[in-house]
Amino acid sequence: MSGLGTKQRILDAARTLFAEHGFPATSLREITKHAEVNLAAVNYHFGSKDGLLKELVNECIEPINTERIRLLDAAEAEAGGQPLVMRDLIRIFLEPAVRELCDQGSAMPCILSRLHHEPHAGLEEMMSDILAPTITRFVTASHRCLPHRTPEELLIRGHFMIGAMLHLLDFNCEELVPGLGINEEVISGYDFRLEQLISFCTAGFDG
Amino acid sequence: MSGLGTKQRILDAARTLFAEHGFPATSLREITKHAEVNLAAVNYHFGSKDGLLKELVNECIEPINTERIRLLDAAEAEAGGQPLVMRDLIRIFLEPAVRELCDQGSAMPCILSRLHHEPHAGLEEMMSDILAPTITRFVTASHRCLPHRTPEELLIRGHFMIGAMLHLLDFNCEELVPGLGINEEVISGYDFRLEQLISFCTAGFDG
DNA sequence: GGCAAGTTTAAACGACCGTATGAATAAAAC
DNA sequence: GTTTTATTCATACGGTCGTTTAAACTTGCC
Repeated sequence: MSGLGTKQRILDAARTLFAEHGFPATSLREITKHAEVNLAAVNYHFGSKDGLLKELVNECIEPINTERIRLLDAAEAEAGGQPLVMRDLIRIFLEPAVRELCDQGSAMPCILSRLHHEPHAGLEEMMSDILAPTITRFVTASHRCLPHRTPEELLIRGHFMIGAMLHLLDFNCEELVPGLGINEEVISGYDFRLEQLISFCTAGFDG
Repeated sequence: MSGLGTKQRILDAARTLFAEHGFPATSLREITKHAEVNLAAVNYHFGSKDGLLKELVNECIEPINTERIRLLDAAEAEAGGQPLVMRDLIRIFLEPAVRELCDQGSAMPCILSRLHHEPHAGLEEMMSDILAPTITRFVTASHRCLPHRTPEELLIRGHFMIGAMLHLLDFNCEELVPGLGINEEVISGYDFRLEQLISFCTAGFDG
């Protein structure tokens, strides 16, 4: 935990510790100790503890949603006015998130899935600002795929998908129930998880 | 918030405030003030703040899982050795939770969906103790419904279902994205949500 | 009444929190 | 080399936290 700048060391330590103990239960003293920087450095670089969280989250989800929009634009351009295949649309939504989040370790998924359920002044607004365009695009596109579904059905199913995704990302294999003959290596695999999730959601939207 | 005993008033206040601000961000002073009882009453009746949470959670999820097991026993007895219909199995798992949690207001769903992602010493163990038999029974029964699926596929899909359910329970309609023509009354309906969730998961398990 | 067990009360404890300050240090500009 | 700017540092502030204590009060039993 050295060699990098102070700011980055704080972000790294915060990511780890927020994931481990949650945001409110993690003190700046723990973070700065873990990052081997001075306590006051957090307020110097991020203004406040909330500012630190905000930057951490933004740094993570902003590129994911940019990538989603980019893929959606490309797919729709290629389709040339035809509706997309639902499975492709779901993959566009899920893959950037699962890949990005899993690649950089398991810390951010823990944090994000908690933040989706936890109130934080200003942060919900920020996430909503980032996510809203994607959700609108997704619901609109899915409505073209599945015209027999009402917007309410599509939106609520979109939320089921988000819930399943978040649960997947934060899913810890240590909780495994014994006696079922589960192969841990299989169920931990990145590809296995993503493909299962895509299949589950694709079928779920249709059913 | 009076007329009931001190212990119950504390539980009620804690449920409300934990849901609103989260467990770590809620102080015992807020709780006891809201419940109009003395600060020390919490430690007298529950031993500690953690003890209060533990009792609150146990009081909520224990009857849900008892009911799930009861329904599963009844359904399997009625089937007389034949595999259950997947949709029925999913309903057995989801309906007690959705009904119980929605009936007693929206407070507990918020708390529970957070706890599923938040670490708490001893509490995870407690929840695991209560949930493990249900999960084992569910995976076993679903394997008989869908023998072509591997245990890993069934378990990970069971977790998708849990994720979707938790997200549904804690889903706040204020977050609705405008411009999609969503009817808020429809999407807020208890029956609509439950039936959509069951359909989504039933199809998801098959797909 | 008088004792006993259960419950509620006000007050205090030590610990830790997020934040602010001003001096010390390093880096950059001139 | 000196001045200016950016960063790091030790330290302190006011506040809130969960928990404890011991006295006061309530209730039911003899």
